[in-house]
Amino acid sequence: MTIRDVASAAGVSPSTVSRCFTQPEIVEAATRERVLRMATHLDYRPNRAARGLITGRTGNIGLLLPDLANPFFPSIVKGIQHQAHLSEYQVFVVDTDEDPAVELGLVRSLAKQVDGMILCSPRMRPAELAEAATVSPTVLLHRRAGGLPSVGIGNADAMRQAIDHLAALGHDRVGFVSGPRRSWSGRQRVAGIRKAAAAHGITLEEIGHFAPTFEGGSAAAQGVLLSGVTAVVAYNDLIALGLLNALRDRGVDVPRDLSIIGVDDISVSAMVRPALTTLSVPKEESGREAVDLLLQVLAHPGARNPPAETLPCRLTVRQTTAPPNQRAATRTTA
Amino acid sequence: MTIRDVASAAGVSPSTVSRCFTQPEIVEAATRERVLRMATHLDYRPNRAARGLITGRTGNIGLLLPDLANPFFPSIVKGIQHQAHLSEYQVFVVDTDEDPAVELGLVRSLAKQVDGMILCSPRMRPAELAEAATVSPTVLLHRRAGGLPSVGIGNADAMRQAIDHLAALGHDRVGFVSGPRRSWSGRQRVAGIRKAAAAHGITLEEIGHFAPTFEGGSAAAQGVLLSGVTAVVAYNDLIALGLLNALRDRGVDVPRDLSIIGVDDISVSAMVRPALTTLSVPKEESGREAVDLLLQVLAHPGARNPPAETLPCRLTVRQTTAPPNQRAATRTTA
DNA sequence: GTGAAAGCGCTAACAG
DNA sequence: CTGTTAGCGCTTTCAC
Repeated sequence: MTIRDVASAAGVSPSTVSRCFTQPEIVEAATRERVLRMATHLDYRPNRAARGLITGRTGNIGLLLPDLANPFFPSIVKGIQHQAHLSEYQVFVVDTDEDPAVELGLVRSLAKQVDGMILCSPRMRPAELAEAATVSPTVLLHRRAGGLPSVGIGNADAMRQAIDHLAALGHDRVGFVSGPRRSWSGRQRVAGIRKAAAAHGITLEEIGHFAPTFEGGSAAAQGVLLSGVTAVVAYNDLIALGLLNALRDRGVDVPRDLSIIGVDDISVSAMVRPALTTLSVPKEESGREAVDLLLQVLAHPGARNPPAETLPCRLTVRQTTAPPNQRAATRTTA
Repeated sequence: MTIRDVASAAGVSPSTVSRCFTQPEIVEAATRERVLRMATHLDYRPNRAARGLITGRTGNIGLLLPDLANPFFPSIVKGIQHQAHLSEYQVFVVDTDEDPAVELGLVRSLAKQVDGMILCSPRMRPAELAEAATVSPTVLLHRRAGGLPSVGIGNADAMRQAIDHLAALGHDRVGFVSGPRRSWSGRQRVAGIRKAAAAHGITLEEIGHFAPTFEGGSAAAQGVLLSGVTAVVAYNDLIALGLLNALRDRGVDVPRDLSIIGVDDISVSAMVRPALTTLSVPKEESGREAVDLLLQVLAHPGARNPPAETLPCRLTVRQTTAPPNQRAATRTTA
């Protein structure tokens, strides 16, 4: 079923059929209607590859993300897909398995097949990011770098909210459990929490680097216990959850003996008991925004000052935060 | 950067360059090496759309699934992607949001852009499935229907394992909490558990139909309590988890007062306490198998007896199953 | 407002 | 083994 079949069936030239789909307004109403009716009747659908060959646009966008197994990312995928479909875009999803080394290669191999890419929490170095942007129009999601268009979240403000909450509860020794070294968000969060802690006169302990997974969180338990803090903020919910579990297995009561705050507000966080106090980051929304931004970039290539949006996070207080337990030390040794 | 650029740079014809990529063995070693070196040097990459226009193959496969927010599906996506990338295939992921009405439309709109599709847990009716298979080579994942190639899991056997386990523990009144009415797996599981229960002389209570989500599980709590069973098997882990939580909020102790078994073994199930006893279904593996099967179908179109694989499930006993509590009724009323 | 012709980048006969 | 030719399905000048 090609455009020529429709053309001859409708008694017009292929060009006219083409115009009916790409610039309907310039073709006479009667003709257009006849053609479109015929097209529907024959169940004709333009071949996007053929169209792309001449227009240079594929109608696809690429999405690179570190790990679909972290429930944070599927939410983003849903937002991105929803918004992309509204504009008739299809999305290629690529999971990099948290391996920075393969990111650029995947971008390159995808470049020809997409009109643009959304790089979600990329672990690449800035220079690689710049190169990626060279290969295909790029929007950064949850990262900012080198003037590339981006949509991010208010990491520093999120940390401030966390510290404000803990300070109000009376904590004065707080830990931060770091995620991957290469994570840009992680660096933002550390910087933000340092500043917020200082503002409150709170002592901040930075605890290791851990994989941004449940297992990573379990591995952090030891360090958290040794640090002597009464509360911790974790790089993300998965780490917070792993920590929560490992602590419980060692007989530590959360939140009585230790308060925990995560980041992301993945669905699991509300499913466990005690339910995790966390910083809710807009997931589907940031995905949608990223698509809008990308389409905008595609529509106005080479525009100056590509926008860098920042979406706010919001503290969701659940059950893992409480005032510090003054007698905790006594109890543990007793 | 087209094939002609490479051709003239290497002093050969475009066809030769083409052959170097598609059938390297038929071109003389020296020539081939020179061409490939030139191609690398110029960073030439074949345009897949152009190639597809003539070969009729896109190098893409489509993946339709009901809900990325259920952690079960991201695991499958990972398996599928991994395997697809090994054969240089890219994958379009489409989330249908558990809406059977849109499935066929999405298949149609994707058909032209892919070489084949994997329909994962589709909710369509058999006739629609048959139509989908008409539009594009199709492999069913976690469903079987009308002789289409498929990879599924041993649902009935899984239910048998669950019932064996509960029977061994001493339960004789067991509930099954159903998922979506349209779910084929759900029907398989009901049939399987009926048979298994009968074989053990166990009374089976079938409890409602619920959304295959955490909320769906919460909604099931009331019915489970009223049914008077001492153990339930849920359609999936998400329902089991929602149920677990809702019960705890009502003061029901799991597993003392009620045993719960889920299906899927999503990662969350091991993160909660009590950790969920569940039937582990091979997720990444079934994804990989589906890709293999699809590629096989693409390689031998029209082959007879398309294979219908069945992968086994395995009971993972964790903390939500225990012998029935004889004094439960007394306690509740006391 | 519509048609004819050219060509996007590539592969597949067919010669040589 | 390699080059020449034709054309995949579509959009887009350029005439009419």
